[in-house]
Amino acid sequence: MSETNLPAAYSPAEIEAKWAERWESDGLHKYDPARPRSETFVVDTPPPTVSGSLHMGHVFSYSQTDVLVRQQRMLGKNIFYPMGWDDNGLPTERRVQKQFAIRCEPGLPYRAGWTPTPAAEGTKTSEEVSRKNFLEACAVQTAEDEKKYEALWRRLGLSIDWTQHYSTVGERCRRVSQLSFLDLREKGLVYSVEAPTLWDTGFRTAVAQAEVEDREQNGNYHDLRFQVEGGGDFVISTTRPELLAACVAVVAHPDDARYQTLFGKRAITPLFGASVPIMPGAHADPEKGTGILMVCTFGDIADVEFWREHKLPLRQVIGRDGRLLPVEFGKGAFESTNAAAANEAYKNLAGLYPKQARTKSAELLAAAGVLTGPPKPTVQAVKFYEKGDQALEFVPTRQWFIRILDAKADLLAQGRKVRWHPDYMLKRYEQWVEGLNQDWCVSRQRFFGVPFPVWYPLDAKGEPQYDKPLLADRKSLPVDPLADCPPGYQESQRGVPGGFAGDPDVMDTWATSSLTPQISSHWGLDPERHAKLFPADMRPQAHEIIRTWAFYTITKSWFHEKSVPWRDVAISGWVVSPDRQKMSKSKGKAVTPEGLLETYSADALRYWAARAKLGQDTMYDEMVFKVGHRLATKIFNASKFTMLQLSAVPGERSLSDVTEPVDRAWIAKMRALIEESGKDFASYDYAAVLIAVESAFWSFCDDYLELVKNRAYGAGDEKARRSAVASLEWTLKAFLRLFAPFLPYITEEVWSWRFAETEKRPSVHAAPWPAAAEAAAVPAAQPELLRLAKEVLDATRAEKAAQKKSVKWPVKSLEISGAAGSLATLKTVLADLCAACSASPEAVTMKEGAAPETALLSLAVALAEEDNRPKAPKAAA
RNA sequence: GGGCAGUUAGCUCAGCGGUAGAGCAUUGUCCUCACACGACAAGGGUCACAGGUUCAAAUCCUGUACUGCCCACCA
Repeated sequence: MSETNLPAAYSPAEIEAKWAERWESDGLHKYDPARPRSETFVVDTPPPTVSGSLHMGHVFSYSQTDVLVRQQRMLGKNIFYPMGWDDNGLPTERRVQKQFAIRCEPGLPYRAGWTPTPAAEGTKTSEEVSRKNFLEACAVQTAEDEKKYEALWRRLGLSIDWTQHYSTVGERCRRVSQLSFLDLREKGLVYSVEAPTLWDTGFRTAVAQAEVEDREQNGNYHDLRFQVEGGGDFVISTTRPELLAACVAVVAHPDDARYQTLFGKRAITPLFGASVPIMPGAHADPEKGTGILMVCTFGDIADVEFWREHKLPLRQVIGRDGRLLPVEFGKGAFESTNAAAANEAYKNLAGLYPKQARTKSAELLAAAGVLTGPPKPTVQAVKFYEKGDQALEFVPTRQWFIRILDAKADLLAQGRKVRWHPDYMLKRYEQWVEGLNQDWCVSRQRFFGVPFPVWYPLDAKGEPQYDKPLLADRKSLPVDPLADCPPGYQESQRGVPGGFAGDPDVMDTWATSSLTPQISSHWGLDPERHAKLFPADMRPQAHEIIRTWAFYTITKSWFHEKSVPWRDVAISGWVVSPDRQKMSKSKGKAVTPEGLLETYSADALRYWAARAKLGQDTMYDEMVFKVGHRLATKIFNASKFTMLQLSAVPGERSLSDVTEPVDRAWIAKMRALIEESGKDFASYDYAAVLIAVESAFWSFCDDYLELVKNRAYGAGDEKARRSAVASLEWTLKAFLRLFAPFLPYITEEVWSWRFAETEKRPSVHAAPWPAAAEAAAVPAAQPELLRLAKEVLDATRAEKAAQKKSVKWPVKSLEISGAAGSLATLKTVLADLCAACSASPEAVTMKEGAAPETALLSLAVALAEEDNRPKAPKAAA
């Protein structure tokens, strides 16, 4: 495009559509596997959860990552920037259930030819389908969502290499996940055990410590009187009377004077008449309740630990569905001094959910006269699965665990080898690792996920022999143990005594997403590629998943490769709505990224995201989009103007043409800006770069352009004009490149007008990041020059504003006093200055004198009485 | 309860040892041959509070108070 034929107005929608397509067809974002590791920058991109739609929180953090990536690309790096979709988790499963009104029933046979159809609005019932059919429905739904996600990312201008994309439920991810499992198994780092586990009764699955959160709940203390065998009694204060039937001991602090005489004796539980030992236990807090408490199987983690340590009997009353199990006193572990009465009492509770059982128990206890007073309300913290709405219970089940507790010290050391941005985020990691109290439970009793590559031989009675698991061959991965046969068996032996059974569980989604660096690198498939891409350079992620994603990724890399997974981790903040709620969690999600892109442009949204530093939560504020849009418009207009000046002066120009002191001073300012920007980017502080570049750009438009305009028009001699034009050209090139990572569309558009050709770089994004050395040849100017000029400009502008005159109103006289040095410097720019403030050189008088404290000059401005300029011909509208 | 951040103009934030800053909002102007999707100007702050270090503190140290987040807290 020639400069005489530039677009009249800035039209972001057109520009963005045009360049998004061009970048794709030119392969601008493609990773080049031929280039060496040292020239490569590898991003371990977060795979967004596929559960419907992306929100402004995603736009925010992914834009920040893209800014860093684009700057690396301009530094000449071979960028590896893949995108993945996390589509194997519970959120996806739930979305599919709702979307098609189906439910997975693993017992059902596969129905060939069945296709999922979207459920009608308000459908209440759900159709039961086989596991395989359910997985097919998941595939259909995720494919559709992922198409939408990709379109949004392209529109936003994320410079992703789409040929590198993956999906966590895809074959390669299943393969890597299973390979990881087998590798850990070989290293002795994974085990299965039947033990009390954090269990979500709503989803009916085990969950890991990392997915648990505390929620405040209202409860009541119930004071129950226990009898002591051989006489005496004491009172226990409990919020969970429904667990009385599961009581296996009572415990007080070893130093608690009140209970010294009871230790070693036995108590009789009310209602159920179980004889339980009274034991000392350090976890009992004398200050809480009555200082003595029940150990139940299981009320909390302390119960589990005490029960395990003292090998107490198991009286499990909570079932996998959360209801109280039908147990019989007088049998097995449920001993009772009065089984008949116990069973009579318990039959009121069997089948109830904990909350109902709590109320019922309180009634029974009151009726039995065991309560010593009315219930006392309290607020307690209760553990919930973060995605669940039922309180977690401890239920003994068989689960797979990864041995992380033994590795705490190593994992702390690994975390410290990574550079965290901002650095204080390391603390969160450390605090999490230090507080770990359970191995990582990786099995989930769900359907849509990566299965374990494991089968169990069945003994003569058809019982699985869990201690002799049959593992898949590494070469056969991925396998589905419910569909595939273990090595050496026939399908006909499935489920029959002497045959085998597949492990029915699937892995925690983090077991897969903790391997994203290995997934991208094709670990186990392509060793050469893996060596080039692992470990990665940068991991961008949000802070609330430090304990999950960052932690598990560091863990897996340590276990598999004794390496950190990446060198830097960039932690983004959240987007908060004006009521200070996290946007992605708030109900009012009416603002969709698509709509905002339509209204404001991708560059405007990216501007908003890039104004926020890493780790810092940011207000959702449409005013900032407007500011971003305004900046892009200004770049469009100032560039158009500048290029018109360039085309008016024929021939090539270089910085050696920059001879005027004011131009040299400007170049020096740009040089400092470039230097600072490089440093800030190196420390991941892109926001500081944007702020500095933006501020310099406005001063370029408002002051420097005004100063050199006349000279660029040809008001002075040819050498002076060349100096102005050469400076403008170089400055514009520098600005476009400095802005390019932030505002990829407008900068690319403007670049294409001229510099794509003159610089032999078809894309600004493939142009080199500005180097301060470029300007090294330009001799240093008087450092105060620009400031002095601005003081004069501002004084005349202020006077004109005060007198309500136009900016071009002529100045009658301009008296300047200041230090001799300042005046000498000012003289070198006087011609430009006079032109910029409409004063004739004769109107200026200078004399040495004192300047005010806050300025370099003292100025007196008088305006002409009349504007006697010739009227400029009005351009047709 | 432990940890980490933050508290600067009406709002959103930058500055992090040397004369209080920006954008938005408010007010008043100006069609100026790139841009009215623009430009100029004005008003607006004892930089949460209290001590300390220093010639000098919004900036460093200590403490306090709020706010937010992360973690812990189930008798």
